[in-house]
Amino acid sequence: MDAPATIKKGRKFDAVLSGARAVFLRDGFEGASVDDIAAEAGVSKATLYSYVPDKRMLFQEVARHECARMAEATLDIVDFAAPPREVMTATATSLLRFLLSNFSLQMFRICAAESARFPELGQAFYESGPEMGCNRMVLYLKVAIARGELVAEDPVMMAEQFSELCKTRLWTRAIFGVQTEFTDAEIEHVVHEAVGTILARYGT
Amino acid sequence: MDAPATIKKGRKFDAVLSGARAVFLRDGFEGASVDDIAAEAGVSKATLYSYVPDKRMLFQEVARHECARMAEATLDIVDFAAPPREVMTATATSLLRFLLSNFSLQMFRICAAESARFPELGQAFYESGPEMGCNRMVLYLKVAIARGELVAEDPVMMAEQFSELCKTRLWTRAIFGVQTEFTDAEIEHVVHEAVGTILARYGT
DNA sequence: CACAACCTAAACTATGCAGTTCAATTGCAG
DNA sequence: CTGCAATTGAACTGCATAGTTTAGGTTGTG
Repeated sequence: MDAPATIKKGRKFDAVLSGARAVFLRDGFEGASVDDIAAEAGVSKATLYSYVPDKRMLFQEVARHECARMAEATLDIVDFAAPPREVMTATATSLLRFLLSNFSLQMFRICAAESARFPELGQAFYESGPEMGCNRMVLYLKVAIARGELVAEDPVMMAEQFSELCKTRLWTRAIFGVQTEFTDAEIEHVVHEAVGTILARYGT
Repeated sequence: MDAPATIKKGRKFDAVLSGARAVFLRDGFEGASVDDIAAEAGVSKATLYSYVPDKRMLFQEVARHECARMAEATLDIVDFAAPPREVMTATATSLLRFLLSNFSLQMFRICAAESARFPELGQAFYESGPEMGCNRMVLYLKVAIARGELVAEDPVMMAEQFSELCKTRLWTRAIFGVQTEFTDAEIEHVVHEAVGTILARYGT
């Protein structure tokens, strides 16, 4: 019976989680202090440590929780009856908006930085983030291919290229803090170009 | 006359720089201790601090130095006389190999993570990394467009989309530590698909 | 009310790290 | 050889943090 790195819940568990979310998002992983998190959550440090064995597990729990929320929220965007250009434009807009959000950027920074010495974290984030999003997209692509609206031998590659195209210019600038505000016009433009390129290759 | 955050050189400056490079690459920015760096460089901490005002500036100096080296090395890949498919395949292969290197990944992690609270760093890295690479690519693209081998109203957008396409699948997996070894076949495949997609849109 | 589980505040341990100081030493230039 | 500047090592300051402990307070439930 080794310590299984258990998460034990309790009355104020949710407060801890949302406090942790706020502080990690503001200060990053190394920058966040457990005292700050406890204060932000309105909870004593002892309580916090009765739920969670250490800081890392706390962050992992926050990440898991938020990814699940996100997955649920993004579930219903795709209209399987609609034609590719329309669906992909809508998806790209929604995806890009998410990718440019403070939450997503900071999450990416933390998970990328920590994944070098905390592999499970990167793994978990990849699977419940990029990979899951890709899988959902592939579902639609296969339908559209069957309908003859797209031609793609490898729909997974197509979906991955598409996600990547959405990150062009704006995301790259955002992740390095070169640009922090984005107009609707900028977003629309990048989306339009991404859809244009992907359909040039895979459209009919 | 405020302290201009000066870098003052000295006999062992290069040793410090290369020691810092090694330790930052191994441990990240927060994870690296200045004592370790001094030890790795075979130099006393006092000497180190006589060159560099603080840890951040030291890292920035390492980044600057390495980006310059990189820029020089990547200078001569493009053959301006060759046709697009050939040039872009060669460029993509070289770029992707670089992007998947330990150095590049770790550098990206650090710069992305620190850019939230150290904006100049993200800025500097973006300019001497992605932006510079993009500019170099655009030079070729314009030539090829003039020759009628490509059609692109916005060559900058094309270059940016192309870099992004190169990151498909492998880079995303690498940055999160999901995959750490990459075969030539995997790289060739991603490159081939990236070139295929970009030329479907912009080729003639 | 009584009781058990839960929570709190604050002090405490232990550690680690950035950056400084200074007397002693080294190495190079003239 | 002399003298000056660069370098050294090691101790030291000061701060910040992760995680623990303790003695006591709160809350909901039967």
